[in-house]
Amino acid sequence: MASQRGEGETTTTPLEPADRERARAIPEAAVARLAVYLRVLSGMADQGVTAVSSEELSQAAGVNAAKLRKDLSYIGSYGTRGVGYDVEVLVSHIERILGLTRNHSVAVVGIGNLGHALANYGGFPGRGFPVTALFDVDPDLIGVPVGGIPVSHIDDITAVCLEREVSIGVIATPPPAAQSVCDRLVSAGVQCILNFAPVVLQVPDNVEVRKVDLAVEMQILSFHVARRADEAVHNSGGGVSVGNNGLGVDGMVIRP
Amino acid sequence: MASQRGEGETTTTPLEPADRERARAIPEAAVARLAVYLRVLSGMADQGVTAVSSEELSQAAGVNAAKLRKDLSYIGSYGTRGVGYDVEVLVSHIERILGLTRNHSVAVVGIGNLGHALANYGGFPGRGFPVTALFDVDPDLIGVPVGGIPVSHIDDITAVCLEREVSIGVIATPPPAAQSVCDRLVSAGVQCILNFAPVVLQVPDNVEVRKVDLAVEMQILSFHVARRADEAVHNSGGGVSVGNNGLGVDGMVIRP
DNA sequence: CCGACTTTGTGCATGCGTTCACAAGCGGTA
DNA sequence: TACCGCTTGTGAACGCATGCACAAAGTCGG
Repeated sequence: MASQRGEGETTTTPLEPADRERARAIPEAAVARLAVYLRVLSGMADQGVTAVSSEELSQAAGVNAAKLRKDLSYIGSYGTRGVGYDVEVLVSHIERILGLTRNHSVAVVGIGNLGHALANYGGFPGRGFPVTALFDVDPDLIGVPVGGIPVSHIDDITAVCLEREVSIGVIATPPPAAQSVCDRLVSAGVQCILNFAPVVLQVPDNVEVRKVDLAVEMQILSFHVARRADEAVHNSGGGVSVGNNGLGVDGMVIRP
Repeated sequence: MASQRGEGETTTTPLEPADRERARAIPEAAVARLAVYLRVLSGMADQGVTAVSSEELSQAAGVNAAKLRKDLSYIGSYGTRGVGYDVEVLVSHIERILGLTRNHSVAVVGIGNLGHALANYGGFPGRGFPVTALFDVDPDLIGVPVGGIPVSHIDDITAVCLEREVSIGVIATPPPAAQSVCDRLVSAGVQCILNFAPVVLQVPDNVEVRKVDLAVEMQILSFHVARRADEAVHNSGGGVSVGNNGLGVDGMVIRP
């Protein structure tokens, strides 16, 4: 499939055979955590930390130390027993496994409030996810630059996506438009979709979809509120202490 | 703990003892899916559908029919064998289990691009999650109404949250401010936090945190791109067909 | 009233992910 | 070189979630 898009492999570092078998076997849940480890490690590297133990890293990432070691073992044995891990080495190996050695061009569809936020979000370009295309149907928006990129009309999606080698499509449209947009992205050869619309997308097997559903997140929180309130009422009716955990309350807040 | 906040239970429907034991036993994964079922069912109800079978509902929700029935069985037996489920009945029971019979007041901290998007997002108020407070540090923003609500200063967070009975705090600040904001929310008695900042928050045990991490989502997609590209290269180098799944490509796109 | 058909609810087996516990391996030290 | 302490890497046990397959329970037609 990559071969369809001209010189797709220019910047890709091919995986070694041993890595390929490993990559196939990495549990989905572990992949998500590896991304978290990567961020923590990058932060450490920026602060000049060169070595780290599984215990330290696991605490910073908010997970069990044993789980962290198992997760890292999925990508190989790059630690030194009795010492720990070299931060730089770990960073580069996780980046390689996650496919971050290649840039992944991102297209955002639906330039409303959320689309604006995504287009302006600084976190993507710096980490290998440059936003290269924006789409909408509103005539007033077409051609207007948002975050430095002019908005294209949704009807040009196939041509633009192919031209700019878009590999990830982000759907930030209202729910009724989501499936249609999804179909167009798939037609344009996009195989990875991040969906913010509260809709269950139907896609072919060869397309990977990830969903971010704010309402669902809220409702899960709501469930826990209800469960706790109920437990509290039935257990003793007493007031549960609410105080903080001793962490300092000092910081400033800066607008994104 | 609810008893601490005056007349907290005014609109709450207390759970029956049988439901309480059930609620305790519902797997986390099932809770997330129940929220999805609820949305699908609500959409059906709006279109006048009154009854639905597990097969239909599961397809619309994108899950296995058996799994759907098991999920529903966690909240009770409200179907009719040989017929299916009554949409209204199912909606009301899921809402009750998820704690949606009570309104959950939401506070958004960090009124940048994302904060604006959240404050204006129409999906919350309609479904029992009214945004009642906004916070930032930027003097130019304080007092300015966003989505109909004036922005308060972060220093007033405790008073405002208590006054408006905020039960869910949303963190949409830059990473460096997230932990500090989190601590303040916790001090203000907020026990549920939805975190958009790419930071691992440290909280006491009695606080529930859910994380939405765009960079992590992107990197998971990147992993799958890399894995597939690699498989394709090593399997045969051939081009995988990309065509759509026969779904119509007809819709319009409207800006949120 | 009865029998055939449909669909739910669930016991059970399977597979995946997490956790434990410990052997293997490395650096430091005498 | 031989020993000691520390940390990694992983085999194995455990627990949770998923999917299957079927009994239970209801409707509908005659």
